[in-house]
This record gives sequence, C-alpha cells and structure tokens, in this order.
Amino acid sequence: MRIGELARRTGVSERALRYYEEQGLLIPQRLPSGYRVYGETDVAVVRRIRILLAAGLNTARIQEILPCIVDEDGWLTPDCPELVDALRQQRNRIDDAIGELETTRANLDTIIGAGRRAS
DNA sequence: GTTCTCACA
DNA sequence: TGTGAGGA
Repeated sequence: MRIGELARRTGVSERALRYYEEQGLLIPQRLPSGYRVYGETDVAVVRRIRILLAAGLNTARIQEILPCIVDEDGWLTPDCPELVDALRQQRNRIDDAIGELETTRANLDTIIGAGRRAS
C-alpha cells in the first residue's frame, strides 16, 4: 500500500510517516516513481511506534528496541531485556522530572507566599 | 487525485 | 509536525 492508505489505516499523518522513515523506524519500498510502498505488517509497526512514542521514548531509542517487540492484542509484549531496560530507564527519567517540577513549584510557593492568594 | 521534496509568517 | 509551493 502507499503512504495515503497507511495513513488512513493507522490514523497517523503522512507527514509523520515520512518522518518515521527519516528516523529509520520504517523502511518502505520504493516504486520507480519514487512513491513509498508499505507492507501489511507496517500497520502493526506504526502502532508499536505510536505506543513507544506515547511512552516518552525518542525515535533513536525506539529504533533500537522496535525489533524486540511482539504484537499482542494491540499491546506490546517485551520480548527481550533491552526493551524492559529502556522502559525502566524511561520510568526513572519521569521520576526525576517530577522531582524537579516539585522543587520548582516549591520555589514558586516561597516567592508567591504559600497559601496566600496571589494578586 | 496522489505522492514527492523542500522550506518556513 | 503542520502547511504550502512547484513538479511528476
């Protein structure tokens, strides 16, 4: 199928699909015309990419762990330690980010005056 | 009508 | 990532 159909079937914009290719996440075949040709399996691959992206992983990380994922009922099944590891690391990053935000919020409270109404 | 590349008020 | 230009 060409990019238009894949976009419709996945709900992902053509722009995004071309971007995924640029990032090495999807490698469609090419027609002599230059048109991209995707396989049926790419529909599932795009779903995995979306899930991983939503989990906060960058395209580089996704490219590494994409091959060790098994699709099951629209969900992902970690099929090798690298994936579980990447997911754990991402989880830790989120914890760190939350911690920094809490600190920033505390600083703001001090400046504004915690509990007092800001005017 | 569909897709392609490139560039950015 | 969206959008539009200019072409095939």
